[in-house]
Amino acid sequence: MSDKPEEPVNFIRQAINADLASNKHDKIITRFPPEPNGYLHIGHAKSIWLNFGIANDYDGECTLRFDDTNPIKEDEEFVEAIEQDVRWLGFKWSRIAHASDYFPALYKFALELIGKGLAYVDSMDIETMRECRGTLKEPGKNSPYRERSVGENVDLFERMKAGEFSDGEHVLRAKIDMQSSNINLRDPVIYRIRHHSHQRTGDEWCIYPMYDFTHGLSDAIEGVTHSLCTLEFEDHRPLYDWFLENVSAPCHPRQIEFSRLNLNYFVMSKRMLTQLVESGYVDGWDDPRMPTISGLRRRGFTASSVRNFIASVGITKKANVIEMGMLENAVREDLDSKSPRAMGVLKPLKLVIENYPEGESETIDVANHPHDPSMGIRQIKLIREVYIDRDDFMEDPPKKFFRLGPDREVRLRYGFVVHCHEVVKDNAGEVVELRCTYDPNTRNGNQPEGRKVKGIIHWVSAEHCIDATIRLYDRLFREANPLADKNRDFTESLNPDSLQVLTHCKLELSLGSPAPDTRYQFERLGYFYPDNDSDPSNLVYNRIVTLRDSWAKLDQQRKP
RNA sequence: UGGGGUGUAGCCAAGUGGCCUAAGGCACCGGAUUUUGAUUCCGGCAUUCGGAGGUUCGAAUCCUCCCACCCCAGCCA
Repeated sequence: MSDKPEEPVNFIRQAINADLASNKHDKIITRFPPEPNGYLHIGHAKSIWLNFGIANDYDGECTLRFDDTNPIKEDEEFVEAIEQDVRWLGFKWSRIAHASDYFPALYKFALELIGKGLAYVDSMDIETMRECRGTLKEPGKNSPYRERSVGENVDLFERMKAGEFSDGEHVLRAKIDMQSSNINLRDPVIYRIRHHSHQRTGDEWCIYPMYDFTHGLSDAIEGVTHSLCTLEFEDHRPLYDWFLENVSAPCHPRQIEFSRLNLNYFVMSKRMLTQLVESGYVDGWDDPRMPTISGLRRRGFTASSVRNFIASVGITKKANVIEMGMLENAVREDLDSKSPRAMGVLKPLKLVIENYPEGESETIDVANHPHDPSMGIRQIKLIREVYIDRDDFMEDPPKKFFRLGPDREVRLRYGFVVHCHEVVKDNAGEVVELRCTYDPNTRNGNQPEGRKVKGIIHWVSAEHCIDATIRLYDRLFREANPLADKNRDFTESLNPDSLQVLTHCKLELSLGSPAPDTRYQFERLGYFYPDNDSDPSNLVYNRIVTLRDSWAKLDQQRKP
């Protein structure tokens, strides 16, 4: 995985380098620990890139570990999707593990804590416990059950495991400090009763360990050297360390936190993405408008563009919101060199070349890439009737519009210059056809005696083309920060025009049977990729991203 | 004075006391080349590092105070 020759030395790599230099470790082990309760999004890609990338560069190992400690929220569907996404991003795990693999070991650690008088069974109800926790500014109060004897705690805990109690009747808590200014240290719950079968362990357990207890100990069991997580776990670190210090853990991994990835015009919380999917605002987790890995993949993003994007954004502890333009730049940069070019007309407008003989045609050799001859050439046909894009014609063009209009001329890309002398309209006043003449002296790029034709437009032969459906995507949300207004649900700032479906688009023949795993540049329009729904009888292309478009920019500035 | 963090251009981000009158990328603004208004190429874009003091021959980097923003009160992860 070396898209970038030199990896940026972020602060985490600096810490690892120091740990290596001091001989604290001779092998680096990391892990990527998703909870299988949703699909992975581009924020996860940052963590994946970090953890797997480090393991890779340091000749270490990275485990894919499912943090499956809450059977109520988790599902096997997500496990498979996560594995697929990590693989697609181009990373290989050293092994797959599940926190649930460690349930027996974790249970023993809990018993060890109880034995040391460092954990107790609490029998308060949930509300009382909340009241006793105190607030951010006031200390908590000790539970009346806090001083139960070791024997009683062991007995109760074993009976919790044996299923003698119902959900919520008891919990196991670490005995730390109810006065701590760090709320995480106020006797956190480490086991709760949940009579719910687990996707992997079935009904073997009815008590499940909590995240804080499970995570660090799982890291230790796996010999993780550096446990990299996001900023919100920063004040869990004292607890992470406490468990490792108070139990006979095989090693003590170092937790280091970095900031999450945020993209403007998106939401990145699993809860909200789940809501978009479940409420039908989008077409599933892999909807091409979603910031999920599967959505980006379906839309046509390449794995390397996603990796390059993450690399370009960097790893720090600073809260950040990255502009969409960064991601778009990453795909364009990646696709420019690898995408074959082709012509496609999105909104067809018929153009008849009156002085071109009916029944005749010419075949033009066209390079598949302007700068890469190794991509070869193809042949396209030019005849009397062609389709051009409606956007390339204006009846009353503004200054600087280089394209076609009444009594104007333009070059048909790879072909000759045509002059529009008549605009045909239907009864409703809609332009339905353009009557033109062509100049034979302008073939092969010829520009006779100082005649400069600035406009060049794409086209497709009316007889040598295929119909296709094209889906254009725009930002999912109208506002850069859909969560800015706390009084409004984020779904209210959804962009109603985020998906535009165009049918009966006309594509040149070469696009009728797209090469596998190939993104095409439709000249002047953008990069396109066949959608999952596409088949030879019903072609569907997704627009991944437009090309940079300085005309569109000018046009925008002109309008408001 | 609950605790934990973060503050370098519109957005990311290097920088770890002297080569910093602060890299690089995105965005933006020029201009050149171009049968994609694409690509490519050249040039511009922080005398200043949240603010104020201080230490020092010398500070974005050290100290003090202040300010702003983010996270934490699940038997979620």
